[in-house]
Amino acid sequence: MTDNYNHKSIERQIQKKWHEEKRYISQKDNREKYYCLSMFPYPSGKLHMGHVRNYTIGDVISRYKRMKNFNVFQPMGWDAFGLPAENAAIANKINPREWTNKNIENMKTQLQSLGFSYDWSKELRTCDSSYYRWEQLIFKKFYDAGLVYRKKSLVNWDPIDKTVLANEQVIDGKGWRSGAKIEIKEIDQWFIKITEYADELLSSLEDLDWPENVKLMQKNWIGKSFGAEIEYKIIGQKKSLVTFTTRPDTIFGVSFLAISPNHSLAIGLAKKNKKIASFLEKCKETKAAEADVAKGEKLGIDTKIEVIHPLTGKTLPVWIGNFVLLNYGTGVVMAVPGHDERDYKFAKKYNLNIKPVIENDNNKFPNVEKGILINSGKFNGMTSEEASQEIIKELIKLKSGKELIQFRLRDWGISRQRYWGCPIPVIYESEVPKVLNEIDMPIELPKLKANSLPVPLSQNEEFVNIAKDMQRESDTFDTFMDSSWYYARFTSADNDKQIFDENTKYWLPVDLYIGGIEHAILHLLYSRFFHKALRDIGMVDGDEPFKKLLTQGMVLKDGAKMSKSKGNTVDPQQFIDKYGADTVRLYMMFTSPPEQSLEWSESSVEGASRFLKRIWNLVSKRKNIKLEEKLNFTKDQLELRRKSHSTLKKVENDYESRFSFNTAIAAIMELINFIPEKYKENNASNEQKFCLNEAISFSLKMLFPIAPHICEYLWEKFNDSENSSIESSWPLFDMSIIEVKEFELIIQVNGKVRGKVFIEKNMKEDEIKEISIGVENVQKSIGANTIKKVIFVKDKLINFVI
RNA sequence: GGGGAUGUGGUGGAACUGGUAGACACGCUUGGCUUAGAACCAAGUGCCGAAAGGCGUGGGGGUUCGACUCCCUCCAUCCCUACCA
Repeated sequence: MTDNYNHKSIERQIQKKWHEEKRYISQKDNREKYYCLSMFPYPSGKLHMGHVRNYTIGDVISRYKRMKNFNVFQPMGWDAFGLPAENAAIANKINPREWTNKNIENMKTQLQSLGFSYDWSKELRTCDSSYYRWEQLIFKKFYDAGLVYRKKSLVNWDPIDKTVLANEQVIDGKGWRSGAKIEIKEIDQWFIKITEYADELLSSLEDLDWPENVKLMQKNWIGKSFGAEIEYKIIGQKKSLVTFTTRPDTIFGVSFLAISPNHSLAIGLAKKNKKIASFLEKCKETKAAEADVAKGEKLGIDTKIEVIHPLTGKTLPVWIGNFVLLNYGTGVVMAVPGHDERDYKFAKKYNLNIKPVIENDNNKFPNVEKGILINSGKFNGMTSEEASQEIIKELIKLKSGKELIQFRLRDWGISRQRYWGCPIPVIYESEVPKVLNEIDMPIELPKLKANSLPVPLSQNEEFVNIAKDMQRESDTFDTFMDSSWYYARFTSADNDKQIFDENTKYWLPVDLYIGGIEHAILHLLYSRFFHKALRDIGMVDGDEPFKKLLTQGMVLKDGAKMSKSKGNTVDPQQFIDKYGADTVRLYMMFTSPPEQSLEWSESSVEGASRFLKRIWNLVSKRKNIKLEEKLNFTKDQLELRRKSHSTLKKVENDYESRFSFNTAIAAIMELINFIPEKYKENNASNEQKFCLNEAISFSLKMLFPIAPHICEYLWEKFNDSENSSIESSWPLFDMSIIEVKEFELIIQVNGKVRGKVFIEKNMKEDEIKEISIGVENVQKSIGANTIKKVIFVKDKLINFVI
C-alpha cells in the first residue's frame, strides 16, 4: 500500500515553501489587478467557524484568480479597538492592549496554519497609532469640509457604574454588570453628516454588483420618502408643532398629535406637571435601541395642550407617545387612526377619535391602502395621489406646510465614552472645541498604569487636563470609523509618510469584498459614505469602495447562531489539528453555498477527509508520463475525456460567476468516481493512461484553490518537477471533446415522465414524435386517448397532452 | 414594530433560463476483508405499496401542457434595527 496521507507534514512543508518564496507578496505589474478582501476580524481570541468560512471563500477566489493570471492582492489585518477588550480587561485584569496583541498573535498563527495566501507585508491593526493617526487626520479633513458637528443625543446611562452602556450591555432595562435600572440621558456628541450623501448613497447603489437583498436593505435603511411638512399652531402659544407625513391625503383624518417623550415640549411640561414628569421617567427605562422601543407596549399621556388643524380649524389634542422617535423626522407624529396601524391601536387604547377619510375595496380599520377621499371637504372624490398634491398646494397657500423629501437615514454619531478606542483629536479651550491640526497628531491613547483597569478617558485627569481652561476631548471614535477606510489603507499600510500613495490608486477599488450578511447595512453603508467623502476631499479616486460583494451566511449549530452565551460554539482549531487545513477548507466549501447559512456537522468533516485520502491514494504513487506516439481513443476513453473537459467547464463557471463551490467540488468528486478501475492498473494502455492522467491533472488544478497544500504537493510528485507550478495556469477545456451527438430525450404524458430514450441531436420533430409514441410505457399511458397537443423542447423533451 | 432572507429524504445540500426532483456527500442497511474493531471495497437507500402504480420540495389556494422555480395567502426559523463587531 502507498504511504498514508500525512496532512501535518505536507501542510508544514508547503507553507514553508510559500513563505520562503514570498509567493503571496503582491506588487504592481502589467497584469490585470484583482483586489480580493475579506472583512478583517475583531481579535476576540481565536478564530471561530464564521471566520474560517469567510476567509476560505476569499482564499479560494484569490487562488483561482491567480491561476487565471490576475495580479491578486489579498491583505489581512485587525479591527482591534472595541468593547470586548475592555470587558476582558475588567474580567481577567489584563491590559486591553496586551490582551488584544496576544489574541492577534494567536489568530494570526491560526490563519497561517489554514494556508491562506495573504500578503502579510501589509498587515495593519487599528489600535496602533500608525493606523489611527490617519483616522484623526481624516476627521480633521472632514471637519474642514463641514461634515462634522456637535449635537446632543441620547445614550443608555448606568447610574451606579456611572458609564454609558452599549445596547447589548442593557439586559431587560438593566445594566449588565451593576444591575441598575438604566436611564436614557442626553449628552453632547460628535456627528458626521452622512445625510449629506443620502441621495448619492441611494442612487449609486444601482451600479453596484452587489446582492439584490443587500442593496434593498440599504435602500430601505436610507428610506427616501416624499411627503409634506405640516405645521400645527399651539393654542395659547406663539409656538407650533411641525410634523412630517408621507400621507398628506389623510390630513382630514388626523385626530391627535403625538410627540416624543424626549421632545423639548414634553420636557418643558414635565417641569410643571408631576404626572407628565413620572410618565417621562417611565419612558427613560426603555433602552435606546429601536427594536426595544418598537416592541414595547405603546404608552401615552395627554398633555392637555391643543393645536389647531390647519385645514379644518378644529382643535386637536397633543399626546406624548413612547413610540415616537425624537431622531426621526421632527419628533412629532400626526396620528391618523383610521389609516395607520399603530395610530389605530393607540387611539383604541386611549379612546381617541377615529375618522375614515379614504375609501377603497378594503373597508375595515385601519385601512392603510390608498383610495378615494371622503370626509375631506373640498378634496372629496379625489384619488390619494391627486389629493396629496392639492392638499400640499393648499397648505403652502395657507403658509402651514410645504412639500418635503425626508430620509430615514440619520447623521452618524461617532462619540463613544470609552477607553479602548481612537482618541478624538479635539481640545476645549474654555469649553470651545477646537479640532487639532495634523502636526499635533497623533493624539496617542494614554497607556494604562500597571494593575489598573480601563475606565472611560474622561476619568483620566492626566490625559484630559492640559492646562487651566484647556481640556482634551475624552470621547473615542465609534469603532465603525476604524473599519470604514481600512480597505484603502491596506494598499499603503507600509507607508508611514502618507496616508495613501500610488499603490492606492493601483489597487482600488476592492474588486471583491467578502463578509457576513450581518454587516449588510451599517459597516457597508459607513464605508461607502467614507469613500465618497474621501473622494470629495481628493484623497481617493472612484465613487465606490467595493465593486462586487459576496455576503456569506451564518454558521449555525442546532439551528442557532454559534455564540458563547448559547454555549453551542465549536472551535475550528481541534479540526485543523485532527484533519488538517485542507480538509477543513474542503468541508467548509462543500457543505453549503456561501450565501446560505451553514449547519455545522462533524460527520461531514469525515467525508471531506475521506475524499482527500482517495485523491492521495489515486495520485501519490503515479507519474504523469509524456506520451510521444499518436493516440487513438476508444468510445469509453473518450467518455472519460469528455467528463474531464465538461467538469472543467462546469467548475470554471461555478468558481467564476456563481461562487458555487459546493457544486464545483461535487463535480470533481463525480469525475474521480467516473474513472474506470482498469485505467489505474499498471498494464493499462497508453490511451487509458493518458485519459487517466488528464483527469488527474485537471482535478488537482481544479481542487487547488480549495485544498492547496495536498494539490501542490501531489502536483509536484506527479509531474516530477518543481518548475511547473500548479499555480501558473488554469487549464483550458476543449469544446470539441465536450460536444456530443446524442442526448437523452424525456418523454412525458400530461407532464409526467413516462419514458426516456437516447436519440441523435437535430432530429426532426416528426421523427422524434414517432419514436416517442413507439416507446412501450408511453403507448400504455396514452392508451385509447387522442393526443390533443404536443409540446416539444429541442434537445430536451416531448410532452403529449391527452 | 419595521426591513431583509430561508424552508426540498433520517442529515448537509443539488436541480443555474418554468422542462427528468433528490446530483454530490453524510448516515443507515446488507455483503466482502478482519481474531475483533477501525479503515477500505461492493450493492442498496424519498415515502406508501407484494406489485402495478400512487404520493412527494413548510401549510393552503392560483397561473401553466408542465411549478422547488411565477402569483396570492398563512406558518416557522434566522439576520439587521443606528453604542456588539
